[in-house]
Amino acid sequence: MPHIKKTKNLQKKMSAFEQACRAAGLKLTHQRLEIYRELAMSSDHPSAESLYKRLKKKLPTISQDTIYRTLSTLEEKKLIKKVQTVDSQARFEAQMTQHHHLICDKCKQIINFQWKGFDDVSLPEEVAQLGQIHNKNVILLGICRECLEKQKK
Amino acid sequence: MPHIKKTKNLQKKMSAFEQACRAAGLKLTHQRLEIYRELAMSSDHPSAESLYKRLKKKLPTISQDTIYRTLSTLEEKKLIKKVQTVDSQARFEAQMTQHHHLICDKCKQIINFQWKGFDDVSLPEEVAQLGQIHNKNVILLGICRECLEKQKK
DNA sequence: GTACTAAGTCGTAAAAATTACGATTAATGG
DNA sequence: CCATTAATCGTAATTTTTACGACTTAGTAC
Repeated sequence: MPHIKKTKNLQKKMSAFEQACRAAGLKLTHQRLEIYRELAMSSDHPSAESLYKRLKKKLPTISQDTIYRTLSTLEEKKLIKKVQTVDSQARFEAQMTQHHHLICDKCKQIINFQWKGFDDVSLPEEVAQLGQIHNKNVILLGICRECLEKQKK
Repeated sequence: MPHIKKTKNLQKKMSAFEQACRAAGLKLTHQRLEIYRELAMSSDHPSAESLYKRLKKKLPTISQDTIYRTLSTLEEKKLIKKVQTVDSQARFEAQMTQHHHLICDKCKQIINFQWKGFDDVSLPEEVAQLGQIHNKNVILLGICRECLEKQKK
C-alpha cells in the first residue's frame, strides 16, 4: 500500500519539522506548518508563486508576504532549500538529504537523483584550496525523458 | 608582460565574437560589442544591473532594455552563459570553456575552476537514463579564501 | 556613395517577482 | 488565563525583468 506509506512518511516529516522548529525557536503556526506540508508533498520544486496558489485553496486568506517570509526563514534555518536555477523565479524543496538535480531545458522541470560515487569522491587539492566547501553538487542540463518522448511523436 | 597578453586575449575574444555574431546572423552593433567586451573583461559574473552601470560610463544613453535583450539573445545563441544562482538577480559570464563554480555564501562571489577528473568521468547508467544530458556541472557552496582571511582578523 | 530594409536601440512604461510596513492575531511560557 | 513577542494579514513599495512604438543604424545591393 504505497499511499499509506507516503502518508506515514509525511507524518514523520511533519513531526520532525515540528521538532526542528522548536529547536530553532520558531513558533508552530498553522500557516508555517501548511507551507511546509505543501512543499514536502511536492516533488516539482515549486516556486513561491505556485505554493501561494496551491495554499490558497486550504488557507484562502494567506498572504504572499507570509509565503515569501516563511520560505526564507525556513531556508535560513536550513529546514528547506532554495534550488539553483537560471530562471527568474526562485524554487524550493523540502528534501534535505544529499542529492543532485537535472534541469530540463524544455519543460524546466527539476528532477532529483542520487550519485553516491560522486558524493564519495573528494575534491582535487587545488580545488579544495579555493575555500571552505560546505556542499558539493552536480547540476545536469538537458532534456528529460518525458520531453524526449513527446518529441518522437 | 601580463597586461599586454590580456589585451591580446581580449582582442582575440572580440574577433571570435564578431565571427560568431555573423555566423548567427546578428548585426555588429556598437552596443552589442561593448556589452560583450565588458562581460568578457569581467571575472565576477556580473548581473544585468551591474553591466548597465558599468556600461553607462562609456555609453551614457544605453538603455536597460538593450542590456537585457542583448544578454538574452547572446545566451540563446550560446555566445554567453547565464549562471545558476539562488539569488534573485541573474548573473552572466562570457567564459564558454568547460568549468565549474564555487559560490561564496558570504560575499556571493562566483569563482571558476577546472576539474578535469570530473569532466572525464561518465554518468552512472541510472542517471544517464533520466534524459539526454547536454551539460554536467559541479557547484560548490562554501566560503571563499578571501572571506576566510577576513574572518581570522 | 546612396538607398533600402530589417534588425537593433532608446525612452518609457508595464509586468513579474520580491520585500516592507503598520495594525492585528495567535503561539508560547509562566 | 495572561502577558509577551513572534508571526500574519492586507496593502503597498521596491526590485528585477520584459514589452512597446518611434526612431536609428548595420548590412547589402545597386
